[in-house]
Amino acid sequence: MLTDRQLFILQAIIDNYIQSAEPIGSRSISKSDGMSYSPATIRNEMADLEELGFLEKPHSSSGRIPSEKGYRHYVDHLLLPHRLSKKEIQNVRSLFAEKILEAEQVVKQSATILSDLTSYASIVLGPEVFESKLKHVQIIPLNAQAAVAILVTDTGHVENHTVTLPESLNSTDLEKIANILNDRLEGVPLYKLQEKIYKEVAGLLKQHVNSFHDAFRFTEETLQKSKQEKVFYGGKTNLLSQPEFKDIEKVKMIFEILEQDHTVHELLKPEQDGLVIRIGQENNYEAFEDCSIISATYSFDGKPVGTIGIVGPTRMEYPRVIGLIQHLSKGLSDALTNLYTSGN
Amino acid sequence: MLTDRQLFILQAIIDNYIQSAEPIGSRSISKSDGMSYSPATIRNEMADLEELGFLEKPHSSSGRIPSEKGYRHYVDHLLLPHRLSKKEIQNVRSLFAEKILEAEQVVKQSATILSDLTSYASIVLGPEVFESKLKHVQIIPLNAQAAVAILVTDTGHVENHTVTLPESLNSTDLEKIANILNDRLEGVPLYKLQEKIYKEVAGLLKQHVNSFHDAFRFTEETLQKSKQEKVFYGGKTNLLSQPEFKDIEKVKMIFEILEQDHTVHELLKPEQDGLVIRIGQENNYEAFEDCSIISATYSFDGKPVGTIGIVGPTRMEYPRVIGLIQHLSKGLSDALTNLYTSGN
DNA sequence: ATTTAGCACTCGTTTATCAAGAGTGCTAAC
DNA sequence: GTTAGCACTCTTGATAAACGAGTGCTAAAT
Repeated sequence: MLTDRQLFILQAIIDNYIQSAEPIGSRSISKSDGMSYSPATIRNEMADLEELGFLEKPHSSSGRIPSEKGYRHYVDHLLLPHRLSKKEIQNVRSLFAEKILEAEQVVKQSATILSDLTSYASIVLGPEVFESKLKHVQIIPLNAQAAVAILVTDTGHVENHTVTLPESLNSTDLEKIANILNDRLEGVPLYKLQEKIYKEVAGLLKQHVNSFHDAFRFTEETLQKSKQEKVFYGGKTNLLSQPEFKDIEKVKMIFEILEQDHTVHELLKPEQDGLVIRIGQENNYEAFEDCSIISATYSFDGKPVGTIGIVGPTRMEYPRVIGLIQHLSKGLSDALTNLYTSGN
Repeated sequence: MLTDRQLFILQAIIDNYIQSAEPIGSRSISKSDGMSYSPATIRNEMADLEELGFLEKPHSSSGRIPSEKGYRHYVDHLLLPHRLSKKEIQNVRSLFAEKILEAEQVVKQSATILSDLTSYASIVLGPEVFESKLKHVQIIPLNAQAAVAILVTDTGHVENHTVTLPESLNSTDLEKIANILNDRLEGVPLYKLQEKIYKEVAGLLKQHVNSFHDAFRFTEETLQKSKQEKVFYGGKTNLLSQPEFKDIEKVKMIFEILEQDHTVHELLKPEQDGLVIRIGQENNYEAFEDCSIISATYSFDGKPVGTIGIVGPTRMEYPRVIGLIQHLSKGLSDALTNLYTSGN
C-alpha cells in the first residue's frame, strides 16, 4: 500500500506532467504547493514509486514520467472531479438551449463542442435507432423499376433506401404493402420489426400481394440499413498539436484506424454503461499505446443508445475531460429524452 | 520559346522529380532514356530553364526542382494522357458495375476508390439536388409539437427535416397541406420550389389552412436544408505518407482547412466544367502552396451536379491522376444518369 | 558554333567531440 | 527519518571536420 506522502507525490508528478509533457524532477516537486520535503527525500520516494511500477524514467538520469499503472492509479484513486469553468458550462448549456429538433444535429454538435473545449479528438457513436418505434412507412415509386422506401420513427429519425422493384409488383401492390405495414407495425420497435413482419404480416401480405416474397426482400433491405450506427468526428486535427504526436508515423497509424468505422466502434464500444477510461495498451491497439480514450454512454429514455468519447495522449487532462464528458453525456441524454417523450 | 531539347529536359526532370521527390542533377538526366548529351550540356540548358523560371534550386549547389511555372507548362503542354493500368480500369469498372441504387453511395465509393488508387486525398462534392424534381412530399406528425417533413425527388434523393408545429396547425391541416403541395408541386425542380409555393400555392393554402403563414416557415426550413451540398472525403491519411508533408505544422494547416466544408468548397468549386488543375499558389490558400488540386465536374443528365477532386503535393503524378479523374467523372456521370433517366 | 571534359567551389548532411545542464543515486551527516 | 553534498549519467546544443552531390565556368575537342 502506498503512503499518503507517496500518493501526494504521485499526484503532483502526474499533474505536472500533464501540463508540461516533460519528465518531472525531484526539485520541481519539492517546490510544489503543500510539499515540505527536500528534493533528496522526494528522490527516495520517487525511486520507490518507480520500483512499484507507478513511474518510469525515459533514461537513467532523467526525471520521472507516469507509467500506465501510474495513470490508472491516478484515475481510480487520486483524481478529483474537476469543476467545469464558467465558460465551459456556458458553452455546453448553449448547445442544449437551442431547441434543435434533430437528434443527429445535437449529436454532431456535441462532438464539435467536445473537441473545441479540449485539445483532443472527439468521437460520437449513434444514436442507435434500434429501440425507437416505427411511426410510419412510406413507399414511393420512382419509375417502373425503382422505389424509395422510407421509415420514420417516433424519435423523428428517418431512414430511406432505394430498392429495385420486382417486375411482379405494380403500384397498387405497393400501396397495399405500405398500408398493411402501417396498419400492423406502427409502434413496433425497430429491432422487433423483422420478426413481427414474418410472424404477423406475412400471411396478410400473401393474401393481398401477388409475389409476397419479393416484397419481403424489399423491407429487409431497408431495415438492414438502419442497423448501422453512425459515427461523427470532431477535431481530429487537434491531435497534431500534441507533442507526443510530433512523429508522423505514429499519427498515421492512429488516423488510419480512426478512418475505419468498424475499428472506431471497437475502440469506443463500452462493455458497461457510464464512464469508461482506457489508458494506453488497455485499448488493445498498437497504434493507441500512447493514447487514452475516455468515453461515456448517453441514453434515450433511460436506455443507452450511443457513446460519446475522446481520444488524446495518455498524458491527458483526465479531470477536465472526465468532467466535460460526464456533463455532456448527461446533457445529451436529457436533450434527446426531452425532445421526444411525454408528448413534449 | 523553348527548344525541343529544353522541353525534353524539362519533362525528364519533372518526371524524375515526381518519382523521387529529390532535386534532380544533370548527371541523372543525361542518363535517362533518349538523352544523348553530357551532363555539362544538360547543366547549361538547366541554367537557362532556371533563368526562364521553369526550374528552381533549393540551394546554390543542389539539383533542380520544378517551379510552379514548370509544372504548369508540363501540365499544359508536355503531359501525355496516361493510360490506366488494367487493375485501375478493373477497379473503376467494378464500382459502376454493381447496380447501386443510391446516388450517395456511388459518390462515396468514388471518393474511396480515387484515394485508394492514388496516394493522395480525395474529395467529392455533391451531387446537388437542385435540378432534380419533386416527386413527393410527406408530413408525418410525431406528437403535438413536432412533425417530420420529407421530400423525395425523382432521383431517389430523400430530404427530411423535423419542424416544430405551430399551435395553430392541427393534424387535418397537415394532411391538407401535404395534399396541396403534392398536387401542385410534383415535377417541379427544387430550385423553383420556393418561388412556386409563393406564387401558386399560397392562395390555395390560405383558403384551406387557418394559419397559412406558419405553414410556410415550415416548408422553407425543409427546403433550406436540401441546398447544402454534401462533402465526402477519402484517404486524407494518405497525405501523411508524402515526404513533403513530413512537417506536422504544414499538415495541420492543411487538415484544418479540409475540416471545414465551406473552405473545401472554395478550393474545389470549378469556375468551369470539365477538368481543372490548380497548382500551388493557384489555390489561393497559404496552407496549400505546396499542394495541387485536380478536380472535374460530374453530371446528371448533362448538367453538372458535383465535383470530384484530389489533393496532393505539387509534385503530383499528374498524368495518372488526370487519367483517373477523367475516367471516374465520366463513369460517375453515366452511372447517375443511367440510374434515373429514360425510365430505366 | 556546339559540345564536353575538367576542376574549383558551394552548400547541405553526417559524424565526432565537447561543454553545459538537468537530474539521479548514494553516502554521510543532521 | 530527513537532507546536504557530490560524483555520475545522459540529453541537448553548439562547433568543427570530413564528405559528397552537384554546380558554374573555362578551355579543349568536335
